[in-house]
Amino acid sequence: MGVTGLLPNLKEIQQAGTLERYRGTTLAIDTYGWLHRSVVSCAHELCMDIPTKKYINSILKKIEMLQHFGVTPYFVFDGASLPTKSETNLERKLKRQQARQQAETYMKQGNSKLAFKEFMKAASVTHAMAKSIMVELDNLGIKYVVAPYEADPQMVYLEKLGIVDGILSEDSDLLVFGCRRLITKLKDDGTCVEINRDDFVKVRSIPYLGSYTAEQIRLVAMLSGCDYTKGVGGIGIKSAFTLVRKYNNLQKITLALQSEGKQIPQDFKYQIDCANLAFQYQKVFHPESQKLMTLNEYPERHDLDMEVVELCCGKSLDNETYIRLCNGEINPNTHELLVSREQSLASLKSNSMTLKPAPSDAVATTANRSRSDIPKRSIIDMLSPTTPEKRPFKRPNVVYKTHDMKLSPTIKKIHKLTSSSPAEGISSKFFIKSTPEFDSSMLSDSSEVPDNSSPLKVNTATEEDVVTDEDIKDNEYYESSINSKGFELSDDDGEEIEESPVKTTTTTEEYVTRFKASLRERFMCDSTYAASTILKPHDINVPTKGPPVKATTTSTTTTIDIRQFAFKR
DNA sequence: CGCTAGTACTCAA
DNA sequence: GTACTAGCG
Repeated sequence: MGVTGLLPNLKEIQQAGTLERYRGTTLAIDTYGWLHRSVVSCAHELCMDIPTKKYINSILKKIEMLQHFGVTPYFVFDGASLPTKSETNLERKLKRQQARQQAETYMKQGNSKLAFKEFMKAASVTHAMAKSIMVELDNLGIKYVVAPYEADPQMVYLEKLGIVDGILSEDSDLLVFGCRRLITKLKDDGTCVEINRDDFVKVRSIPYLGSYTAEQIRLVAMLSGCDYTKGVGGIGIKSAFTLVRKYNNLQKITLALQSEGKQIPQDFKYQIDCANLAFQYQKVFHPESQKLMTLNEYPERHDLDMEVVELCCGKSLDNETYIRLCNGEINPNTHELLVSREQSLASLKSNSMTLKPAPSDAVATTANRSRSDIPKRSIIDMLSPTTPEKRPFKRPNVVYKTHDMKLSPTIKKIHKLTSSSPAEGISSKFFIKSTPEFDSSMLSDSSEVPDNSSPLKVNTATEEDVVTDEDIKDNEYYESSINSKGFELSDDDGEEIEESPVKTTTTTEEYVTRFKASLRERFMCDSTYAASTILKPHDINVPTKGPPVKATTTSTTTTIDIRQFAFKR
């Protein structure tokens, strides 16, 4: 999605060119972006679990192009979905399911044209597909990393470390994350467009763009709508920039908007706080030291509530898990062994034959299966959509409570809880004036390491309307607490959730409590969804005992998940 | 003038 | 998921 309207407004500084310009350099590849586009060519196959190599070939083609220009690609894959984004994911999944049903309806009616259109909407990029690409990358000796969570901060982190010299992606959010050199609109002929952060000063269509701090740009993105916030209705990128320049702090902006009669979402302040955390401190992986890190370091003296941070920026599981995850060995969400889609389907095919009288070619697969720790189940059992899986792997460091599948009444309760204070909204409780020990880095740019080192800051005082020190002093602050325990974390894939009462403490941490309640509400939405359906093909891979897939996609000696049949129905 | 929302397209034998 | 554009305030 990205920040809508940002790229068109940066037209003046978009440098058209070709990949030739990047000869000898290494570029981070937003792999899911490429995959998403290639999905179109095989949407039907993907939806119907039919083997295909079209999406793999389109990636290989792009790799050839990069290598033709002497560019070294560094592929970055998306990892686990952030808990706070489960709401969006839920909506998308529902829409895909609907499209898929619609597609099959059209198929039955013989309307293949409309059916394919729906298949296009229904197809999604799965981790198993990503694994297919990783297998190819292994063969080609091309480096890649699976982000612990989102690819965007991971790519910016690689750029920050100097591991890559730029980022190839269509996502304008990268600029909000702090990307310095964004290469977009790559065509098959190698032409592309570069957006350089250092050129922000030259943008005239957005006055004084160069003098906005990273924090202010985040606020602009959050006001106009980005991946983490829906934004305020009627406020696009232009108005957002103007508002931030004029008022600088959210409280004033909110008041101004409200006086104009603009409707501001009830939980907007939570969205903003969460987005602010996710933009700055999302979990990333250091590929050289093989360690889990954060995009930017936490401020030296901070009182961030780490529970909240874990929800917004991703969890800190044990490093071993992340080593496996970020090297593509396990499914980022379920942590089950990751098998490439095509290998899964090849095995699935031979497995299905075991149901028939003459399973001559299924011996290897059966043998393989017998020494795996997959529970023996009949295919009928596996088709049953109502049995939630018990996953055997352990997840240290996080305490899980038993889950309750019937959550809808509770959701309503939480809904009431979070919307019970309409009047105070954003204006009162959102930002609390800085307490003596509060580290203002949450919302001031003091934590913006990349920006402080930026030459942009030097020559910003030439214009009349720049943000003055006074404005910054007048900035808002976000208060957080370390000790308030409102709830506990649910597990990774959001398929389980615990019940725990939201404690409305009478302490000064009321804000945090509400914040958590809000997050929890979103979390629960997703869990309810997950509990009521198992149509998540990419999340239900059963671990195999076989070695990690290093061969080409043609090798067929691994067990697979027969439950994918369930998805077909 | 800017914003929104609807539509079209993403690949490729 | 993005690009483009007609039509709205």
